[in-house]
Amino acid sequence: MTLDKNFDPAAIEARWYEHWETKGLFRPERKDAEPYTIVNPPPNVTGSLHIGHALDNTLQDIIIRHERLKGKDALWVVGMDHAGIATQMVVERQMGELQQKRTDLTREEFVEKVWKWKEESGGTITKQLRRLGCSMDWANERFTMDEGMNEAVLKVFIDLYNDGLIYRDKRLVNWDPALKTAISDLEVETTDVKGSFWHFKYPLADGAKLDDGRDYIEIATTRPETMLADMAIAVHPSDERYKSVIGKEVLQPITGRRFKIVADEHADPELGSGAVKITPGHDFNDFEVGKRAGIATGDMFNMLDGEANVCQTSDGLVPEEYIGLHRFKRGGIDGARELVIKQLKELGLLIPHVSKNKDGEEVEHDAEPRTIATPFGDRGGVVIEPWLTDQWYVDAETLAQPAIKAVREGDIEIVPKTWEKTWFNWMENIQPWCVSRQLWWGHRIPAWFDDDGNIFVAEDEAAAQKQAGEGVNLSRDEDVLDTWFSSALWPFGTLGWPEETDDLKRHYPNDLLISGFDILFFWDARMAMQGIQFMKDVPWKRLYLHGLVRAEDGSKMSKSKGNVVDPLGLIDQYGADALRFFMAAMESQGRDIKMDDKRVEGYRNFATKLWNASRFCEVNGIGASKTLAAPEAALPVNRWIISEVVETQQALDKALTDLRFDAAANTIYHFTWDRFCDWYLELIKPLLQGDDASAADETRAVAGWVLDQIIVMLHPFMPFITEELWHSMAQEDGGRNYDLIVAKWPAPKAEIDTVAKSEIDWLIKLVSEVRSTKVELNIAPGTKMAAHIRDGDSALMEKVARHNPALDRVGRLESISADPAPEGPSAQLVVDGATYVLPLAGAIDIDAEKARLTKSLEGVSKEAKSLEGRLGNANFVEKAKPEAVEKARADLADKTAEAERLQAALDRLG
RNA sequence: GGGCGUAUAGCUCAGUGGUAGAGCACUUCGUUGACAUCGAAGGGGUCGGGAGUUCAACUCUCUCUACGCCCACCA
Repeated sequence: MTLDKNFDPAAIEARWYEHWETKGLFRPERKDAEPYTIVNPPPNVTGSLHIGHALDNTLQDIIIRHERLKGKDALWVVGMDHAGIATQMVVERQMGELQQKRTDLTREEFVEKVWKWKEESGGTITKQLRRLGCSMDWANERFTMDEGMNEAVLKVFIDLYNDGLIYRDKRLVNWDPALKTAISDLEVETTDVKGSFWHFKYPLADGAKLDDGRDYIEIATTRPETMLADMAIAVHPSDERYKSVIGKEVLQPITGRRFKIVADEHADPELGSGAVKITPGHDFNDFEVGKRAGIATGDMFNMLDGEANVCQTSDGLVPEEYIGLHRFKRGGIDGARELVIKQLKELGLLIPHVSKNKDGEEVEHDAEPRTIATPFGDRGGVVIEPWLTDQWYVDAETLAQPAIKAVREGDIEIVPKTWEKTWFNWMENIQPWCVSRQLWWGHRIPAWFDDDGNIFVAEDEAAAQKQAGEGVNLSRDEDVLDTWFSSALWPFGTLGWPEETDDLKRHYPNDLLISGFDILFFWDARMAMQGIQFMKDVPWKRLYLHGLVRAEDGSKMSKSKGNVVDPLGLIDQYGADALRFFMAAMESQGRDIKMDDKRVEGYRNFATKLWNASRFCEVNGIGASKTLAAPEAALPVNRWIISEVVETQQALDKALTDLRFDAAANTIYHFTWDRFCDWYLELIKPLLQGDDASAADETRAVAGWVLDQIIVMLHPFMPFITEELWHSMAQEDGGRNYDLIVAKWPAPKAEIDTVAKSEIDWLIKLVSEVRSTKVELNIAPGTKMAAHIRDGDSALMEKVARHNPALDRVGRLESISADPAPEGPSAQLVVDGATYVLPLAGAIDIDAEKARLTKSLEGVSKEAKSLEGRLGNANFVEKAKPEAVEKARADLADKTAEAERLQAALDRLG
């Protein structure tokens, strides 16, 4: 015996992973095989494995191992993302600890430092993915900033620019004042925050008055500080209160700037006073209103610098005391907001908010409390400032059209289908994508400017110079591209594009993309847009979106809440196979997964169960299968289990094709435990130890074959234990000549044997019935009994004879005969149209037996009655499907007969 | 404001137009050499409320309620 009593995952996992990787088995040479391709969402180089990665990568590994076992040329592309902002932040933080800052270095020095960090500390996650058992093509590991990807990014940028799909534009962007870079709409997270709504008076200029006689106009704002850059007041064109002052001017109380009251639909008469201050340089709506009011973008005032400190506007009207103040209170120091409020209050221009306190007294406050949806940067964590700058934009609207069409026409199948609407909804309302970032780590934008601001986009400086002409002074754009710009090229950039490589031809489009729905817009949508634009074909034929792994209580895992579950801890505790199986079993389409350690433990137990079943086989001379096809078998129990394998394999293949990971996992789980371990291995025990050598030989051959099929079918889910068993089960035969990871998926070449199936079903039913009877009559389970059959035909008696040893050993029925039972107490079982009378040696608890039979009878009668009722309904017989009527009739006949037998048994008890 | 999802056994979740399943938890019994990380036998659900379609609804339609998510917006 070579297998230990208990399965210890830690003892084998690292060994097998290294074996697979060093032998190159993650991507065996299969030039003539049909390709199958998926690309891994490149994890951040700064990242470490979290539970979401564990889910995402387990699902991908299941698919790729399944396809590899089916003989495909299965390629799972892997690599890392340079993660511009995240990585730069990590390195800057490290420098900060040494009292250094990025700007102490030149750009080149800093970038070099980041590369050095990457070499030394980056890529933790690649080792962790190995612990999970992921069979990626590490031999060709990529990086979004490696040479090939750089080339792809360069070409994409230049081509899009030349096609007018990338352009430079001055407009408001989401500016992160902490990181001092622009970010895209997707990187902004809007959160409700408790804030204030201030009401102020803006005096009307030139002695103008409202119809009601007031010489000021009331405005309300949540951002008082931006009034230093106000350029208009907007009122609704149909608002009677203000019609007479449209076109008149107001005097901004702090800057003294004069500007007009304009009519614009944006102003909501219901909100505040109905008049709104317009600050085109610091608010997205105001920007649009300003443009409509005829203010040129270049003339819009900008009163904040890159860190959101107040700076002078181009008209020089911001008072000196404001310059350098932060936009709002920070670190206990008042900002521009607080100063504005203070000054206006002193000027008597603040309109207090009046509310009643709990005693019903009126109380004045500076402002009205209000919940404000506030934009935050997803990395920097500070409030985003809309800021007027020059940035590079991708014309996403144009690129989105073919991506919409691809899904609409089925070139891309989204699974689950409900996500299609989200895809369309986003794509159809897509905004220009801001792709420039004011960082140093990333793909530097290949654009050069001359002294007049003319732009030259080219592959290098020499080419740009050529465009600009000899002697023209050029300077390169300082900005880098959004990280997602490069990862959008992953499905073809990693395959050699822009070169026309064999890999590219063979593996594009990819067959499937698996990703969390949280990166649907960030990554998936952009891959679709870029893929179709540059490859003239979709990046993948199917897109599978899975949910989030949540904490046990259903909340989102987050470091701040401290409820993060570490997948590596679970691997240490239960083994990678158990964690993987958990992920698969819990992954039903369209639902998040709640973490449940008990369930992971359950799958560890499943692994142990399989391990022990293999030990049983080993000690009984059952070894590796000699054939791929099912062995020839004459015994019903063997023919039955072969049929069960065929059905299991069909169900498993279907589930995997349908991307129903839960169904796939459950299929193999229940076959292994319920069918193979609980019944088959029990039923064959007497055969293995019996006198009939040929029966024993046949059974050993079949059992070995079935165990092999289980090991192969389970391998995508539990790669480590199965590889271990694959080899250890063959030791007696001198070992396997190939590894399980590249073995062949089951091909039983066997029909489903309905005769054997019904025979074993009967056997299982009879044994189960005997067992439950004993429990209910308080008979010790081990007690051997004799059975006398009533109403049994010769076919039944032959069946009984065939299964005598199993009935004896598993059912504890030492004899079964057609002879009438002797007088005296007995238990009676009704199974499949025959009654089995079991004489009892001692006194029988007649009442218990009556109760048992009565309960059975009631159940059967109830079903029969319901069927009768249905069949008695003329509408049912006429309108229902004939099969349904037929089935109801057959069921009724069965139930009626069973009820009669049970009644007869009861009658015999007196 | 728009969109999506979820409500089934104590818990976490599958599921099908024809009288409901799994894992865990629970109860009782059990060490006959694969396995106590186990085996056997059980208990437990009017499938969120209401209406409709149908011979038949947990399953389809509508509606209500509760919870969750996404997008947009609220000066």
